Amino acid sequence: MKPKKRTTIYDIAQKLNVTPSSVSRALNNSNYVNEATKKLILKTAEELNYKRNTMASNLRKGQSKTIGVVVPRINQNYFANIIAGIEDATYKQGYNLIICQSNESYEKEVQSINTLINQHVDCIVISVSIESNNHKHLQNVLDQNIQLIQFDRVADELETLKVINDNEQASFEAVDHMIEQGYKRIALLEGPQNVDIFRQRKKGYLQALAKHNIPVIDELIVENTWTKELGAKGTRQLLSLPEPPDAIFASVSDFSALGVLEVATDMNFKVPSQLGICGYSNEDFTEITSPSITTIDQFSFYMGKTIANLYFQEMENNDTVVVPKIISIKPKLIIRSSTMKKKGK
Amino acid sequence: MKPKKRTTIYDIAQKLNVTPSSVSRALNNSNYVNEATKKLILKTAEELNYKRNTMASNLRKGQSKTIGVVVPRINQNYFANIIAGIEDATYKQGYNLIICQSNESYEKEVQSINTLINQHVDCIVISVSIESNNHKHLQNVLDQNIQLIQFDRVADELETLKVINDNEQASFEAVDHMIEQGYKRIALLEGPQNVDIFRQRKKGYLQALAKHNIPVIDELIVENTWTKELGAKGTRQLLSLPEPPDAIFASVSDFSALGVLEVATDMNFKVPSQLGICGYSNEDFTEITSPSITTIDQFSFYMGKTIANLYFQEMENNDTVVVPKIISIKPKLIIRSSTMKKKGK
DNA sequence: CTGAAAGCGCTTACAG
DNA sequence: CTGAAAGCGCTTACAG
Repeated sequence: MKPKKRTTIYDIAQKLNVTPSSVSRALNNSNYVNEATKKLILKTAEELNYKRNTMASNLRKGQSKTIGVVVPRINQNYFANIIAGIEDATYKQGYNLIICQSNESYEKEVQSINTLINQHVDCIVISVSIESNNHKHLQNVLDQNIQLIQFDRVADELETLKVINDNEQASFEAVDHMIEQGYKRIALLEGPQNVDIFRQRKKGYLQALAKHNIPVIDELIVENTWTKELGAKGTRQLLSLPEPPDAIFASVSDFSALGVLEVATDMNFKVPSQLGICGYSNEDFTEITSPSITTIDQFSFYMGKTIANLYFQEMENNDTVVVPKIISIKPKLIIRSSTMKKKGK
Repeated sequence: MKPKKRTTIYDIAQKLNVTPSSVSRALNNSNYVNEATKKLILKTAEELNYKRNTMASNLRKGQSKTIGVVVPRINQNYFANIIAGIEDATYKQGYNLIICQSNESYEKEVQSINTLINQHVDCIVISVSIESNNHKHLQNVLDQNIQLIQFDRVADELETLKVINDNEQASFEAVDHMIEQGYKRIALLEGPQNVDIFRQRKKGYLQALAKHNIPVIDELIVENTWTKELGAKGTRQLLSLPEPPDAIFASVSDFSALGVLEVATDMNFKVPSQLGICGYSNEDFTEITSPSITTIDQFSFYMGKTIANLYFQEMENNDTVVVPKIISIKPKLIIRSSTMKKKGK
């Protein structure tokens, strides 16, 4: 493909015997152009199939109208919905999205951030990877004066805009609900404790136990249960205990909860009568399993829109009005069959 | 946020008393710089926290190292995986992805394409929306000398690179399998016939019937079954017939197949003994339903990688070697419980 | 190996 | 309302 030269404002200017300045003005719908010539320019642009070169325009204007998004995985329901939500809101404002996935790798996350900085994006939206303990790269974003919005998994110590879920409260409600249903030995599949949200979920779990004066039993708390397979493995371990739990809160994810359900079925534990199960995230499939799985909805699409709108607000404000720096969205406990011990299946 | 000025190559040049040319050369690892000064420049760049301005660089070089992707929906498993696959392959080559979703709207698709053209992306990857009958906007991409790769839902008449699935073959195999299992009245939930892939799937269905000398019964073919709800609606209609079908091929999507399953369960049709069900796409949930749903896997992540690599090949080739313009990936029939009439549930 | 200069395509103060 | 000119930050032929 030989890159045939595209039409520029010079081509239009030449053809009409006006200056590029006027063409630019017309194209930007400025008032400082004669109405007649403006129309003529617009018409000619159309004829010559003119397309503005956004790179040039942005370079000159010192902005990019682009938002960078870094997520652990694009092809995970929760993140896909976040992105769809952001896209939905930014699209209307003429913004573009550059998407990067960290694949939960610290190294790739750093590299993604650098790419986005080089691209001069106006804003970077990120949910940090599990591997990321160090946040120099995020500090770097701030140093470059790029707006930074963290969501879901956030680096607490960095003072940035944040859109989060109240994980602690949601987890508390989930476990509280299970206790109310009559479960007495509730196990926890927990996420990596270097990540904020997983610490919070554990807190909620502990809080609910405390409220009901239920002792914390260490052997009922299992680490490293991230995937379906790991969730299954943890469950096998739990259900083989001399005194197995009568409920499992897969606080790390619905995928993990799915592993729980499969092992439970396999080992002939009746759900929910012998074993209650609660997951996290309200993945589509939780509604479809049998029994359906109780879980926590995070309103991901809405969260995406919120993130985008937060950015636009911050831009408009220009430091005149103070905007809240942290928006917490209350997730919702979705009670399904897998924890309905009382009311029967 | 007052945009504090970023470090440019001029700042580095000034500090070291060399010209911007040399700085640029050093930064691009050119051989035409003294090794010592190169090292010095690199070190200083680091110190001053220099970040290249990709916009400026690209403008000058007349490329963007950016690929635009337009899909109907980001938050649909199939497309999310395609995107993840593309990202995985392009990332390694230092390319960025700009993502747009058409939301199945023609208008938004056109607008997305225009944005991408303005951004001077090097390549546009698209799966057209259901609404898109007109393909002027795609022709426009070609006219601007931008590489265009269509995938999945393609505009046949446009001579572009294409990565597709052999929908006809896969559908044939699915229906053939159902017939082998002993189903005799197989209904079809079909997709919009203005879209290529849905026409092909119908063809495969008809072909399988023909092979086994089974007559085509018009009332067993239902249009407009896109979503779970519409699939359910179509199924209710089918199962209420005086002579209802004994199997339903939800060729349009797994979501539709899910609707079929729910209505069947509701109306007390035993699956698979009284009613066989086959979907399309191998969405995660098809493995989890009870019974699990037979479906067709399209290798979406792999398709994404293929798309990206096709682009890179085409770039390298530079018209010297001829590359195949259409890559067809053979999907795989995943046989699960919902069609296992013979071998029992 | 290095510098001076032009230019990628646009926008915008400045002057009239 | 219009033009001439400078400049966004970089790269790259050209000359030495």
